[in-house]
Amino acid sequence: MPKGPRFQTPQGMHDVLPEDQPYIERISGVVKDVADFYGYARIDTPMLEDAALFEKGIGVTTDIVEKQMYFLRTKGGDVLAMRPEFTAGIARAYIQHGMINLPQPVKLYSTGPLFRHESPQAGRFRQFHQFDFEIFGEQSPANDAQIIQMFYAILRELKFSHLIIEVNSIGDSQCRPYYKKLLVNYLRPRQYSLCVDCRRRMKENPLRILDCKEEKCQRVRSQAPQIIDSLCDECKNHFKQLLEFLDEADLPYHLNPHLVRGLDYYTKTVFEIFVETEGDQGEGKTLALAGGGRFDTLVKLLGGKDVPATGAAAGMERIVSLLKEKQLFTPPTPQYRIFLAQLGDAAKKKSAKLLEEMRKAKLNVAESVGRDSLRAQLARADKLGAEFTLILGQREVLDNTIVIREMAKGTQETVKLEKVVEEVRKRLKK
RNA sequence: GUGGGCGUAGCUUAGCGGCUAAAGCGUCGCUCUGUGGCAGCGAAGACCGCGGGUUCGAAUCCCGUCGCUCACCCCA
Repeated sequence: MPKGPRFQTPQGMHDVLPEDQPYIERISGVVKDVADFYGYARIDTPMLEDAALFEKGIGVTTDIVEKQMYFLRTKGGDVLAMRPEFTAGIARAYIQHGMINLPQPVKLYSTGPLFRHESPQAGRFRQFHQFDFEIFGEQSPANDAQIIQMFYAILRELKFSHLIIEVNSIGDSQCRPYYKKLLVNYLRPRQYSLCVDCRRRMKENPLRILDCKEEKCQRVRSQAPQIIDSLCDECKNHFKQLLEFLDEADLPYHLNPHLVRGLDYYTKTVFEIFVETEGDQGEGKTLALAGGGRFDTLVKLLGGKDVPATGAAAGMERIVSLLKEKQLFTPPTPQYRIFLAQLGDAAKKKSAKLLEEMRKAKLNVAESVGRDSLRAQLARADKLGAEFTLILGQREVLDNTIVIREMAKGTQETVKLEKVVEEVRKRLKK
């Protein structure tokens, strides 16, 4: 044994232990069902991409790229980055594989690990998992609405209630520059009432000031011009139609004129889905479970054709921890209704073949073949909640029989070994 | 990146300057050599997160560090 501290997971990274797997499987199952229904095909892109892909796609001044990406240099000198989100990689794949030649829209989904180097906190990790849906090739707000509807549906399917959808439009290259000017003009005389970060954002990304959590910034922004009032006709129309779709679908949304999101590539629609949680003192808090929006310029920016797109993602860990906290899902304990116990070398050897027979007959049988004493094996059978234990001992091997013990009653019966599958089936039906 | 709380068996915790670091749960075994649940007995399992300091003596006090956690920031 080497000296020094024992190895453990790096900061912000965690093992998904066996007892947590059912939660992940449950979420993945719902995601797949919804994806299949709405015609989304699965895509898996590499966890490493050219770092420039994210710098260009997400934006160099965003927090994600500025301080949260993991970089690594290959022996050839290329700079790669661990993906901090899905969209840029999927857009890259769309371009690389000529998906523009497929019937549009191209609907894709993905799930997997993402990496952001930031300080861990409740429901936030450095390696975390998301599921992500994207639609390429159509500009219709119906697509934005479908994405929102799907995420809402997935969360509802997972039994979440008190969900709130917040939507906003942040315009496009037509109207946003104009709004930015308006906003900066409003903010400039008030900049000394803003926090340090926001003063920096004035130059780089003034829209971000709108969702700053600092109280003083919130005071300033409350009187600020709102982007919806500055949208060009096209964006205004798009937004209006989106809201009509949401109304028709009975989705509970409300407008949040301050929602802008942390990535540069968004155009027009942005949204987040929140859930209400009870804090320790019973005060209501909301937690973002999913977020996304339209990104009509990203594909072109990454070197493809001018392809509009929209999409969103949600975080698995956060959902898992809420499923537990709100007890919305109870992992099924693995059901072994039958247990095979053996005694003696001959029986132990024979049980391997018998187990394989049971497997082929699709009977779920537990065993403890490493153990010798029948007592220990019955104890295990009991612990596993088996209804029947098959006992194969020296005597039975000689007679070509097997004992079926009904655990609850403690009664047992000897049957012919070749009939065991049939006999077990008969008893399980009752 | 900033600040608060916490690190003792697999888990939950006790011990808070002085015997061999303790208990419950869990694990394994025995009582019961081919019959489970209950009970009794026993065993294994702890570099007391790591490093340094103070002290005759440190799990206990001090400093540093790593990790967890909560809040801020940001977001999923």
